[in-house]
Amino acid sequence: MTDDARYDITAIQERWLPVWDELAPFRSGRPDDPRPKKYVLDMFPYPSGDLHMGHAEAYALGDVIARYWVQRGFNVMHPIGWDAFGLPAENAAIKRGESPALWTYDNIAQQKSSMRRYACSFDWDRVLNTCDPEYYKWNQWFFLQMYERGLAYRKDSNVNWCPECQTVLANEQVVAGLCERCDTQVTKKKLTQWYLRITDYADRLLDDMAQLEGQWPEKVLLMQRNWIGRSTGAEVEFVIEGRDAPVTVYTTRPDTLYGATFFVVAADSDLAMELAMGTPAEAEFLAYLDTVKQTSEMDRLDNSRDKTGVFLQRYAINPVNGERIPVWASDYVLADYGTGAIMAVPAHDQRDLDFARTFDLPVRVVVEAGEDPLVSGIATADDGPHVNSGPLDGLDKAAAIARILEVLQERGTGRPSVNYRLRDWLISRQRYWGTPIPIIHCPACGEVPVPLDQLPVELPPAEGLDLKPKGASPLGAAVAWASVPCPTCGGPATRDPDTMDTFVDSSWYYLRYVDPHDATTAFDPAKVREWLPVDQYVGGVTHAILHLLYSRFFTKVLYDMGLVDFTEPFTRLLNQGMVVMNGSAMSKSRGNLVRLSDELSEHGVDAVRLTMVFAGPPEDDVDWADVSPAGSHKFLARAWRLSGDVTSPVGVDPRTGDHALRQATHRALHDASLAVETFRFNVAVARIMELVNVTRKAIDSGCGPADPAVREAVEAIAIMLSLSAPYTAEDMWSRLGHQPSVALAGWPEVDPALLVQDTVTCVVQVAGKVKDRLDVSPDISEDALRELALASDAVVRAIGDAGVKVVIVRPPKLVNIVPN
RNA sequence: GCGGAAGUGGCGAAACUGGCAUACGCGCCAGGUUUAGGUCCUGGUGCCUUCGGGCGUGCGGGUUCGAGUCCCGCCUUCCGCACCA
Repeated sequence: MTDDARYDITAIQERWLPVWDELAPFRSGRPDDPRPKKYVLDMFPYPSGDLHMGHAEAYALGDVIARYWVQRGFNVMHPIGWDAFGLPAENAAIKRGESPALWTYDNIAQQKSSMRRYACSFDWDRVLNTCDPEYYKWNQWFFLQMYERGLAYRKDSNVNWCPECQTVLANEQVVAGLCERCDTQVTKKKLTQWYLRITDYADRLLDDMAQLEGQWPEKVLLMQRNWIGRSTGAEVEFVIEGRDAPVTVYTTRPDTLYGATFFVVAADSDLAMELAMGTPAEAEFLAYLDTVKQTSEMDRLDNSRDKTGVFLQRYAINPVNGERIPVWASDYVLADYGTGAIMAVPAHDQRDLDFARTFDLPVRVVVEAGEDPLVSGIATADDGPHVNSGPLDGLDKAAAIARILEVLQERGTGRPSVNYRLRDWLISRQRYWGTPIPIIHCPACGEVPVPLDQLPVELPPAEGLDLKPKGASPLGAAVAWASVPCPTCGGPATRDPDTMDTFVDSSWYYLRYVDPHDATTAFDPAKVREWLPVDQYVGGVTHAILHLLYSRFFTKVLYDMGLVDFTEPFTRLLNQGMVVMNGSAMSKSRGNLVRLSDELSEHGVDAVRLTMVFAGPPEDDVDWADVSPAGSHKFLARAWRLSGDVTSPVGVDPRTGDHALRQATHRALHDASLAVETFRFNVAVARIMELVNVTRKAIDSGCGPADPAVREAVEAIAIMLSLSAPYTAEDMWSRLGHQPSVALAGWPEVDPALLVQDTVTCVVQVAGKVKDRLDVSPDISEDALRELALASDAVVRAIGDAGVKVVIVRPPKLVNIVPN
């Protein structure tokens, strides 16, 4: 073998990288670019070290999409940046004693150079880092805009606290009672914290999902719907004996009001404390509250554990029948859902029934639906005629709900109501490496926003600060930084010491890419109109709720501010799976870590990329143990070798070439286009492989290497391969006599005439079993096909002397003969 | 417990509106060319078979001329939520 005929991927990589740097084929900022625009976005990475296998998969997939649309003639904006604030930087910094900034920027530099080598089609003129003051200045600006609109506020509440990270967490960041980041058991802490009023947008976050239907994975929409958790019901007011104001409860079953036999308030609520104080139950309650507070989130979430509670020695009055029912405090009622108090209807709510059985409280059936709950121990939630319910007797659920709401509203003791599971977004964090909250606390004036012309409030240098987590933000200890005159009265005041949740940074970064270095504004609305919303977003399903919900919320706020003219930021979403090894997530401790850099040097960039793309559907996990980068390399070498066999000149007219090969080429182009557009990238690769096989045969034992159809086929292969194997494709393109870059060659136009098959294989079945195959013209008539099929020897033999009952004819592909 | 998705060769996986099940690849087997080779090329590869054929898409039913695909009931796996009144 001559040197020229050897596929040396390392040399090929060396050859083309500098050429691409020079050419910058994916620059999207030219103002006079006439191509239609498209915005393809990959979720930006957290710079925790070098790129890993997961990045390699995600960016390989995103790149196929971005490069495809470039080939189809679009001006594609495909930017990248870094989600650069966050705890790992800080923890690493504490461990090594260097500054979080240094650690972060080092990692960014490393990832950036890896991405260049990995041949990601990013527009390198648009890079942003969220930890740059020129970026986080606008986090602060947005925060103040929201503050002005009442969407950012501070409140005292029982919040999620991660003892390991030593900071509070948003609800979304607690997974099954554990910290999303470090898997530590989360505890509760009473703290004053900053919130964004995402609950104001709950309905729009739900309703606008109609725009995303069919464009986003159904799974993500479902998860968001469940997370928001809208429920409709009623508020009902109960008078409490010895208390002036009535207490409101929320219920989804106001029709069961006559079945309320007791009343429960959340043990950790202010109301419980108030109701217990001064009663004979006070001591017992305080002791109970103590044990409740010590129960971890984990144990609390175990709903099989026994119900606990304390009778507060007080009574509530049922507003519809005047009945006196006992008031209990328990931890099975949540303080921060609804009103923190419920009417208990044990016959028709399992939790209430469990409680009633534990404490021997009465159970009254008010809906006839199967067995008596008191006997069976199973509450009946089904529909049925109401009983023991005064005016509701005989009505079904829907009618009873309507009727009782009328009654309650007439008396002014109740009304329809909607509740959400979604809570406001807690955004303050007691850590250093984040965006400082731009508020100044003044003993005289209270909360004072930092004046806009003083933004950004920059982080003080980490040097000299003790970053070790100790429950309060390290920024508070930066006295020189924190002590400022009050912007309003000039008196001594202090900066808010907390920093923002990093999900604030990622809630709007996709807007910043239109001009990441704009010093005058977060983003230019005119440029945003040109590029946004994002046409195609690509990222992991881990962000199904967190990042995607927050971004949707931000977009709606910006819409209300008149800064954007769309209400959903991401038109289409693709969730890629994970890369695992032998069935489980890769990790050093499991000993199944595969290093991306090892794979790249062993198999080459293209083989790794192709393996990711070919492994299966993009949303499925790739098990590295099941796939074959060596096989991909072998295939690429086969494809590459074709480019050395072509002997016809550049620009030769393919129309005089071999017809069958041309048909194969155009069929492959057609199928691959369709597959890419529907995210079936693995199928697209399979079609290219088929064409490579067919072309090989044509050269060796068919029309021969000089046939113009061979050049057409190999050029098509190079262009199709450029989506997932850019180095190999570029080298093929060059060997075919073209100038770089193949990335801009343009997707060959498919000739529909070449998609029409000359003959079709018609399957002839007898009683549904295939007995014969006929080569027929694709436009054969039904009658002719029937005759042909019935004349078939195999068919005659199969039917024997049974005789024919029915003949189903579906020209041109199928005949089914049903014998008697 | 509630909600959702998925079960196809030894393996990763294909199959548009119901119409040739297993494309493409990995692995394996055989042969060939080189031979230092893990290179390259060709062919084979669902199961059973008395070589006629029979059986095959988790299991059991159903609809249909025809079901991987549609309907009903199970089983298994994965994911999400988890005392949300």
